[in-house]
Amino acid sequence: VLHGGLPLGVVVQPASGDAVGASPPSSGRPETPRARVRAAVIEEIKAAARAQLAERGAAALSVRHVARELGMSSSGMYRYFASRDELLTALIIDAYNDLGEAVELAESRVDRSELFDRWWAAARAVRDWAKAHPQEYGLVFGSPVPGYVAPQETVAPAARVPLALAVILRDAWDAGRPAGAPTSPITGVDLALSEVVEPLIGLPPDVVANGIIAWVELFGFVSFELFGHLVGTVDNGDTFFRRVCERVAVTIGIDVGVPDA
Amino acid sequence: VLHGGLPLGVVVQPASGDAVGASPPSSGRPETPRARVRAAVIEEIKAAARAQLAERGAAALSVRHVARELGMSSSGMYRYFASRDELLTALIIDAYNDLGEAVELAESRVDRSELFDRWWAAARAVRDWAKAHPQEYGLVFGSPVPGYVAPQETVAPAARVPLALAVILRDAWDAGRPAGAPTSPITGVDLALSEVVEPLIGLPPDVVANGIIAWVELFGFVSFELFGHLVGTVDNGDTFFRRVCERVAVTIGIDVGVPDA
DNA sequence: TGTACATCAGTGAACGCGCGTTCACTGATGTAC
DNA sequence: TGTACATCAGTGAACGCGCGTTCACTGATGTAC
Repeated sequence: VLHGGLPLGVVVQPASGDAVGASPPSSGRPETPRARVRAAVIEEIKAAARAQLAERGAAALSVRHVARELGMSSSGMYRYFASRDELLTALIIDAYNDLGEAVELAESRVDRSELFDRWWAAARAVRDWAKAHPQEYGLVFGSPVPGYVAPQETVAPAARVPLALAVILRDAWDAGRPAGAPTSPITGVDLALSEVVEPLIGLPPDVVANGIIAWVELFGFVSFELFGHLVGTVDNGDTFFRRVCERVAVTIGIDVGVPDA
Repeated sequence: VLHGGLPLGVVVQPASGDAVGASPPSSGRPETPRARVRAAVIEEIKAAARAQLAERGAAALSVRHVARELGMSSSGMYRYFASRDELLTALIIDAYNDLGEAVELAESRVDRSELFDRWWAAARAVRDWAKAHPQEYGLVFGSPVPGYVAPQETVAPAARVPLALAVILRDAWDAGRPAGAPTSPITGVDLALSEVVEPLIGLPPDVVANGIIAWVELFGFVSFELFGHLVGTVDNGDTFFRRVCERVAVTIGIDVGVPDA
């Protein structure tokens, strides 16, 4: 697609259920030895592709180059991925999952009742992961490639971080808003939450909207910092990020500990 | 650079003062007829390049393709731009300037004393411009190309929007914070404002920090929306954007009119 | 355990393509006197 | 106003390259009986 001349907005491929690179129909780990080897090779390919992504960016990712790196013929790659696009999609899904896992893990290690610490752990995990995997972050949160439309399989992995944040938001709501940190209401917005973000069901729309703002602000900061737009503006990104998170916490009705005003 | 194999972080070209595509040393409009024609051709080239950007994305922008579109030989292009990279840089600078101009114009049309309306006009101009020029926006605010380092000539155009926002922030400060909308202080952050953002000099660091947050949130929202991450979450982007802006206004000490809480 | 067959992984050559950039050149446009 | 020369715009052929993808193939690994 990067080379093709498709106009903006053209769908590339729906889901292609029995595609080449896909694992056997249902889940679980591979049963037969052959399937296990196959899965291992796929991992090897993706790892090499990720390395190239980091070095040269998504636009320069090439099937031939990956094959070379692995000492494989370029045609051999097609036993594992039906096209360059499919390989890219696999990387996108992995990126979402990897980020989601990092966030879930970091957040899960915090005492359930420490709402700010949970939010802070999640936010920091996003930022840390982004800094550790800048190209993968850019692949997912950077400018989209015209003509490429994320296939359906992307949706669930993409929802992991929002979902984790949603749970925090809900717990904060259930715990009751702390005094002295009022959430200002947002009204007149139609929220169309996909069924993926269940925890939010039942919350007042303005609370949900505040949650979305928090989500946008978190990723807005991380993107701006990672993409170099804060250079020459903020010296100590770490401290600034902490302050931003404290700020946002108040927005979603979480007490920071350090009182505001 | 997109095709080359440069590792991350390699500087491509400093400034190349007397480059091919550059106009005569000092400013002003072209004097000789030849220079005028030349400038017109450069504009034609950039326009065609922009069209391709919109259709196929930055990665697929090709000197040969642009030349073809213009009925010119590909080698002829090199009379105007020394390389593909130089053409891309010109597009980046144009994008910054175009966006900056749009914001300045929109903001300048509002009564100086209507602080919220000024902020709102500027914010809306950013969003509108981004939607009208998605690929150019992505070129500038999307994931950076590894190996490409923005040359010095980029800095001033890039500062136009922050500058416009800074003026609003300063005017808000000079007007005194309205009662009932306290700005919560941010401390412990080292701000290293480049000399470009003069209006902020003299403001308390926490006010400046709040301004930066506003800036990040504005672009964070626009990027998220444009890059498709709000799909399935927010239905009415217009209304939501308005609410976000009202929110942010309070953060930077601007009274919205509709009281909060 | 042993044979016969089917499945799969991987190869190497080839197709056709578009790319960035260089180079020696031809005319047209400007400049100096 | 007219000539001689320098500058510039633009051409066409060529260089060398890497790309995605296909195809007929060879062995190795698995499966059925």
